[in-house]
Amino acid sequence: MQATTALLHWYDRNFRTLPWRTPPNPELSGAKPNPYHVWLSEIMLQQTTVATVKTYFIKFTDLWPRLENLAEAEEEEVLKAWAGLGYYSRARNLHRCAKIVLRDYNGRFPEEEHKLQQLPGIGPYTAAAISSIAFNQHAAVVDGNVERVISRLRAITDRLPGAKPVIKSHMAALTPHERPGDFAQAVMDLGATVCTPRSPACTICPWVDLCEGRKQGIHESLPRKAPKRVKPTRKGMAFVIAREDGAIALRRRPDKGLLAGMSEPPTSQWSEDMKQDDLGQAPVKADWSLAPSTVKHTFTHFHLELAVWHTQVDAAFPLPEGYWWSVPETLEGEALPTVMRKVLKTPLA
DNA sequence: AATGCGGGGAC
DNA sequence: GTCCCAGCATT
Repeated sequence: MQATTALLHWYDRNFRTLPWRTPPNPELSGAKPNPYHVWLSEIMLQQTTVATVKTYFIKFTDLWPRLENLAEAEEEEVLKAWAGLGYYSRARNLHRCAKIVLRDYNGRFPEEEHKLQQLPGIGPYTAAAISSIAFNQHAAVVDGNVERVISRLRAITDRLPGAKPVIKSHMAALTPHERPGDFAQAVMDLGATVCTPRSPACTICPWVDLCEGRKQGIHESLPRKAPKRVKPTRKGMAFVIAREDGAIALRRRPDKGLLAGMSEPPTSQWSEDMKQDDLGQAPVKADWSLAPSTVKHTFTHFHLELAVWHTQVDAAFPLPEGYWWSVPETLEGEALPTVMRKVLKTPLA
């Protein structure tokens, strides 16, 4: 197929080296992909940019060089290493998945898409990605890049996510039996570097002459998506309890919902009509002072503003059940999400 | 089919 | 500020 061959040639000429990647065309180079690396990178790359993932991927493979090492780690240690990367259910599913592959598959990932998709944290995209990239199986990979590239190439004007099956069938028709993994990565690379959401570089695109969307002059408006809804702003209070030696009182968040299983300094409820000076919301009685600045943070579906209250207590101060002291030397390594690190960095006066 | 779920970079 | 990113799980 003309389009397929042209893109594989483009991929070979423009190959980007990444920590989890093997050189293109494995049959020629002889380099075999590492399924553990492919899986780990694909989980990290879900809704997360390549630049952000790089350092975390290196940290994880340094801490746990093989799937077996990760499977035998404590979940708490995995959450600590994942802290800051976001979408924390990924970290817990990653750990669960490693345990299942070790126990049920003798530490080796299955090669078939449908078996991969049974594993926690692996959905349609990731199953196809692992199957094609790690095992050279003919699987059609559809991520955000593929949706954009293919909807433009074929001038698909139906709205996402409804148009996804059509996009997948076009992608399947284009995917070769020879180098399916390289082709999948080629389309994604094209979307990341040439066929970008805004101002695509059509003049250097290997598919410019085939692009139906460009012929119709509608390529920059594709893919079409449902309109976003506005994010409300919730408010709350964060409570920093500091001991004389600099230790901070932390607790673990619930196992479900936002920032599940992660650590935090105690906070009040977060709501749109929350008063930020109601010290009845504090977890302990103490002499509270208000920090001069507010922490602002945006989650997927709402903005958050936290007033930061702080207090200094002596070494004998009793903490509520489930809380612990984290001294300055251990604080950095705690499973603290970014919003909570902002709270702890807030100047107190 | 909708919704909940982080964080950062580009514009 | 908005948009998007190598999406998944749940309802």
